[in-house]
Amino acid sequence: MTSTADAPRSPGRPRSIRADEAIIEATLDLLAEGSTIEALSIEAIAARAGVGKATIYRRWAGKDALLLDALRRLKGVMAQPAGHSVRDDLVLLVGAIGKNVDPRAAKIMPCLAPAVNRSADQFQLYQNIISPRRQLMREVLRRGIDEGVLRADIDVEVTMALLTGPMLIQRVLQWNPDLDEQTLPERVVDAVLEGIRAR
Amino acid sequence: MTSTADAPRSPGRPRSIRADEAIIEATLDLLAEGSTIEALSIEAIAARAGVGKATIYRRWAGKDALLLDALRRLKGVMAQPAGHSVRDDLVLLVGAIGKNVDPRAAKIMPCLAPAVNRSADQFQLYQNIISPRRQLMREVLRRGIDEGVLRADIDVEVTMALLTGPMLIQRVLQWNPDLDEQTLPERVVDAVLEGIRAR
DNA sequence: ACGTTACGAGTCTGACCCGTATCGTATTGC
DNA sequence: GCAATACGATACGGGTCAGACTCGTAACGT
Repeated sequence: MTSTADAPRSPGRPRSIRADEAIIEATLDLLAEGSTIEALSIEAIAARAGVGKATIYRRWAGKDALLLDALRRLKGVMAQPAGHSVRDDLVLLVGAIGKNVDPRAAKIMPCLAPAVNRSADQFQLYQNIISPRRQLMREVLRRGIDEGVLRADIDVEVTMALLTGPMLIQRVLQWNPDLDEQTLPERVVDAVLEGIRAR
Repeated sequence: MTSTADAPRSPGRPRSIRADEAIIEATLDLLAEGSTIEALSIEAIAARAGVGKATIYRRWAGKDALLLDALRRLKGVMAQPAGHSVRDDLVLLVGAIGKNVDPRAAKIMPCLAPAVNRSADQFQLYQNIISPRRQLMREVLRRGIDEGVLRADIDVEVTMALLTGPMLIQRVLQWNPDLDEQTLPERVVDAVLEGIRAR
């Protein structure tokens, strides 16, 4: 359990940290440029990273392991709601869906859709990325209920899907080309807040 | 413009309709079984269809053309709202999202997500499939407005995204594993109808 | 009967890729 | 200096696939 202390200090030349970084970056770059997950080849990654193939195989067992690591780095930083207005916080969170500090994330996400349904590992990875974001939105909704801004009887989980879904299908699937992505977060939040039934 | 009348009646053995059908079916089957679009090979399709490779190349220029044709057949029949209750019609339409007469459609759809963003053709194909469904939902919403069940000032396009998004991310991305897909349509429609703001 | 075209099956060339191994070189601890 | 391990580069055998081609056969019009 004391994994840090022992430091077996292996002899010989140590692994190059630059190579580590270059390999991960090359992987993400190629994905962002439009390569699909399985069209991605170790050889292409090695060439792009300026690295020998052996250097990759020395670190990862195969493409899957490398991808898992590479996507893990992509998580980035989550948006932080200000905590003043529930509406504004929701607009912020909805606007942050599919966005990331790393601009490559938006391009890569659609590629993950098929993988999520095929590999349990990748499904888990996907859930690991989004579940803290869901939690963040959940807390804002709970706060809204506590403050009396939102009704107490709403289904929080369904509400999150309501807020997230439209943004996600627009960003990932370009579901409706006529829908303006820029103003969508605001319009979605307000529509969910008010409902559509006549009263 | 009279494309049906001329009938040049080419000599020789006519193209086998059974082969046409078998090739399309094999393509859809392989996709539904989990093959991704680019992992799909002409050779595999030919083998599965019990057809020579040449028979495929005689009909389509390549994999892309074949795929376009195959996915076109997948459209299937749209759900038909009963027209009595706006709420029930919406529940029906939302429940039909990602469903199809062809059960393979649900498995195939996630694979299209990456393709939609890469090929203009596939994007167009995707839009051709979903835009009539959007139109159907739009008409139900307009009817609701006319009947006074829905407010007249709602944004119809955003409302459609609100209804469609949650169902689509759940079916395609398994966005939230804790969300029950069975009851989701009802819960989504009711949440959108009522809104979540306290009043 | 005969020319024409399609058929399933198979072959062939040229890509591309995986994963391993082997170069000569570089960087570490001892 | 020396063993150990890393590095980039490259070569290798084994595999899959695209497309074009070749068979012998089958189905059509005349």
